[in-house]
Amino acid sequence: MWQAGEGRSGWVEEALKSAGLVLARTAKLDGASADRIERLVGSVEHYPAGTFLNGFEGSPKWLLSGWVCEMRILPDARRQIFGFDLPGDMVLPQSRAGQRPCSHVALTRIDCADVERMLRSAGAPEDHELLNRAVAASLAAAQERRYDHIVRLGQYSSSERLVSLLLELRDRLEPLGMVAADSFRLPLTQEQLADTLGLSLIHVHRTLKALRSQGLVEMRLGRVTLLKPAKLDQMAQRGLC
Amino acid sequence: MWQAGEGRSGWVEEALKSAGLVLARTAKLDGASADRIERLVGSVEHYPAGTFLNGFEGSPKWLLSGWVCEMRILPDARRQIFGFDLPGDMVLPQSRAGQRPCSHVALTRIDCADVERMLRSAGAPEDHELLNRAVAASLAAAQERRYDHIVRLGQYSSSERLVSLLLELRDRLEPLGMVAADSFRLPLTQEQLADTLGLSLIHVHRTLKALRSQGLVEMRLGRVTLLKPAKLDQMAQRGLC
DNA sequence: CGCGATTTTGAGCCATGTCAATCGGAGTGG
DNA sequence: CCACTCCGATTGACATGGCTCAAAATCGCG
Repeated sequence: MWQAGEGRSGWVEEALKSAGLVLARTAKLDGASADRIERLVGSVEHYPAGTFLNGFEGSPKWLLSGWVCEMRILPDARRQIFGFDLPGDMVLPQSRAGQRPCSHVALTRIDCADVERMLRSAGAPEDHELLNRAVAASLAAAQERRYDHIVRLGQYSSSERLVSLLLELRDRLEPLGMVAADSFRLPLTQEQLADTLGLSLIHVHRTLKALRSQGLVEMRLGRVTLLKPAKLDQMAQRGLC
Repeated sequence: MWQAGEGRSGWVEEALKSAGLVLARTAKLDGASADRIERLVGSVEHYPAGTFLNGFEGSPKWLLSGWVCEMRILPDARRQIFGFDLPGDMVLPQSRAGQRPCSHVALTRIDCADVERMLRSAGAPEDHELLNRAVAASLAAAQERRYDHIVRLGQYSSSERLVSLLLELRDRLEPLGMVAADSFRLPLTQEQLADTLGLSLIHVHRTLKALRSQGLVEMRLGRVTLLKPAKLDQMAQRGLC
């Protein structure tokens, strides 16, 4: 089901670095602390796109590269995506006993580190505390985003929904160095966007087309470019309280 | 701004008892543990309907009676209600520094106990642990409900939204002894329901009217009665994952 | 080159939103 | 006790955003 890689090739270093950057930002760690956490990563686990990350019960994974989504499938096959985990985020497959929580699914090939293993290999108690703080901060940030998502679904029009999601993703990918000139890879199909935004596939497409024809965004080959970020910002009603 | 009552009149005992019941259920405490927490309640704070509960920063309140909602107001006056806190729930006014979180507002007159004060007056370390566990469990349950709410807003039709909300509230009020024969007080205006469900006031009214005309619910004078709970259950797609 | 997945288009319908007005009850002041 | 006001519930007419169905075009890949 998965393989653990031992050596650290170039891309692992790369992934670690970007993951450390997010950690530094969300958990408000200084660079040295983030470095210390990076060093705790022992072996890296790899999973193919489509992997269900449940059943891990308990131990969070530190996502080093790739995208994961949280979603729920309804009995009648409707599907709701709650949000996305990006490199540097902690993924907590919280399948709480018998409840109806959400599944975590890898949207791309992913690389991650098991936090429990990192805790075990951590020597100094500061490392433990640092890691725990990082996990807590990452989950708190995800929680915060869930409020935004509720507002998106409850109050925003289709274009506001789409634009605000794109802006959220840009803002999260930026510190990872994965955004160049408001352009970034977006490994999501229009159907997945629809399931995220509570719209039909077809309407997502139409909305996208409208944005494109207004010269606001460009979107092709799994890559988006925000052409008029200021205008988009304003469209998305990014209201502080 | 608020008054602290000292003596425990009958209704305080009443409120304590129902709050203890919720605690026992959500935090999975046995009766004795819930009793111990009840005894920690020192003075009870009272706030009128409409009070904004922010600015309490940090210390949760244990809600003993009344309803509180979490909401966000957008710059253009749109409003989204994230959920409700009922007696027995912990209210955490998490106004995290400058972010755009949510405000907690009392929908009715409320009575609550300050958890920090309870911690201070707690003698035994078990009491501390018990209280912390209760707070964590209550917040976890609220979090769980937020997932449900995202599905409601993203996937459900207007009648599914309305019905699933009513069922959620019934299920939460039931252990408090506040539901008799699927009938309970609902201190919400149609406008507040609309802001919760991401619908317009008028459409909430229409949907309600339809449910009424089908003999599924009755709703007047701030009181709802679910006439055909089984049918409603089925309507609400209460799908386990 | 052919196949499945994804994107794109068009036509038509329905759910939901907007606007405008009325109605009823609760409180308030005279 | 009445007139007034405010708030919430109610109703109707109408507009439209977003959905469904159906089909074609395109892309990615073996």
